[in-house]
Amino acid sequence: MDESNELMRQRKEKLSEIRKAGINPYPHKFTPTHTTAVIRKDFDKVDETPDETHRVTVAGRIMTKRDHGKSSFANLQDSKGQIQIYVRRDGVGAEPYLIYRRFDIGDIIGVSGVVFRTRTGELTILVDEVELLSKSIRPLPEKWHGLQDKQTRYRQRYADLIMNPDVKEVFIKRTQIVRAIREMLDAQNFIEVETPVLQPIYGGASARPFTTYHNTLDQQFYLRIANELYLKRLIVGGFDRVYEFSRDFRNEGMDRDHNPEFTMLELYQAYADYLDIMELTENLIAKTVEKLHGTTQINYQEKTIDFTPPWQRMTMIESIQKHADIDPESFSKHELYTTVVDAGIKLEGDESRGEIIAELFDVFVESKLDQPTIIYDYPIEVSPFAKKKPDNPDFVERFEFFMCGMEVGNAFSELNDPIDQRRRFMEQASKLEKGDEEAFMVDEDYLRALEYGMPPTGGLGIGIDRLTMLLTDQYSIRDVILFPQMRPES
RNA sequence: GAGCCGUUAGCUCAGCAGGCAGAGCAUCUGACUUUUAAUCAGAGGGUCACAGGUUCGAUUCCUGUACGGCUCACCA
Repeated sequence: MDESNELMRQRKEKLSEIRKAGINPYPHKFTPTHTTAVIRKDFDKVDETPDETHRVTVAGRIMTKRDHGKSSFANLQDSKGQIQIYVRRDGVGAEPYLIYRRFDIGDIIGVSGVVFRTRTGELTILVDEVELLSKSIRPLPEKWHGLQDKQTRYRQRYADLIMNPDVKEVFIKRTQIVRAIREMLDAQNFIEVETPVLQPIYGGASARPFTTYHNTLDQQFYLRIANELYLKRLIVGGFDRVYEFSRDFRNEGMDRDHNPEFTMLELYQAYADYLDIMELTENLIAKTVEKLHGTTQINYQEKTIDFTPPWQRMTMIESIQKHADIDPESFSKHELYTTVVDAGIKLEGDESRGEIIAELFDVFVESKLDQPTIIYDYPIEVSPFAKKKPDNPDFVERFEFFMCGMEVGNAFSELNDPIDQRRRFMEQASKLEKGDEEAFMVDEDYLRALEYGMPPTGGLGIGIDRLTMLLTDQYSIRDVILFPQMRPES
């Protein structure tokens, strides 16, 4: 970390020269009057004649420097973009000019001057005052190729953000997506809440948890894999519409669409069922896309995706019939099993019929769902918190939606029958005992809440990272998470 | 967890059928008051990821390790 090379030695020398000249290289405060973006907007019409009424003060990082004897051009980058500055010895004075010439690419400076246009038409600040705001002692990547190395980009996201404006844009869009969803939910009288990250019993999803330990309580805790059960406790408590952007943690592999910590929006709406939630989902996402892009059709990795509601809807069985060209309903359990195994998937052998059907879906269908598609009616065995279909107890009122081959969300008519829920918990508990690391424990307190009575409720979870990938055309989840999980540097 | 690929200057990358380590940008010195990948003249900068092995000699070949990328498996 403390590697020293010639470039850094030179910069540290300049730093002490600057100090010796009586200049504080790290002053406390500076007050810009403009950002580069505002300058571009407000001074769009200026010509080549400097005019005192076009005076601005801006702060930013020196990104390029073109010194020419007694004058110098540089590009200053602030949070909104870049602007060229033109510093002349005659403009700032001989002493300050000499100091300015010692500044490096990467230094953060503040300048005052008037906006004009050079004879090549470039909007430029003719500077008469320069102040060093922060001396940079580590060289930035070069200007032309920038920072490419993915490892460095993810580990040193700060350098990535300095060098690659597109990256910053992605994260601004991520914020806009979250804000758009929040505004829409708020407008529909949903209440945003916060629930525990540290949970004594994990649940609400099938995943291996991270464990941690509370010293004072002398007890093991889990980082939440979902916040589902807490939000439904709040529905019991009389909040009819709640949501939370929940950072969840799952102790599993990492790849293009999995990071150990990720963000999920979960929402619950009392007196709604999964059909209502389907409609809510389509609208929520279509409107978010429209707010971000001005249209509901966007490109993702060369494919055009149309979010305009209503989306295609298929039951899980129908989707398998269509994409796998087999009819699970007419297959015996053994035939289903053989089909999956023949596709090269390892099974334990003790899977239930429903689990095998879900496996068929994963293997044959999921990757083919490019356009937004709602797959509904899931086998009960893979859906321990969803309500059974009134006419078929083997299936539940659950849907997931997919786009570009990725699962983006999951929803159901919430199971509110405490007796049935206890039975489902017991099944999970026995799986856990048999060594299924993704099964979970009985949550007695959650059952107690259901016993008080939970209204019929529809619930929804949306993977915010994946949604952001789609809406910002990013191939990897690492490109929509500022600090993706990495192994420690040696 | 498995397979394939990668790791060379601050950055982006060449190179090496095994024989003194290369370029561009960046940096330093000098010239230059409208340049914008500024230009011109000169200079410095390397544990070739790490550890072993083969060899007279390894950055290059072999083995292992670390980290990363892609694909697959698991998962959302």
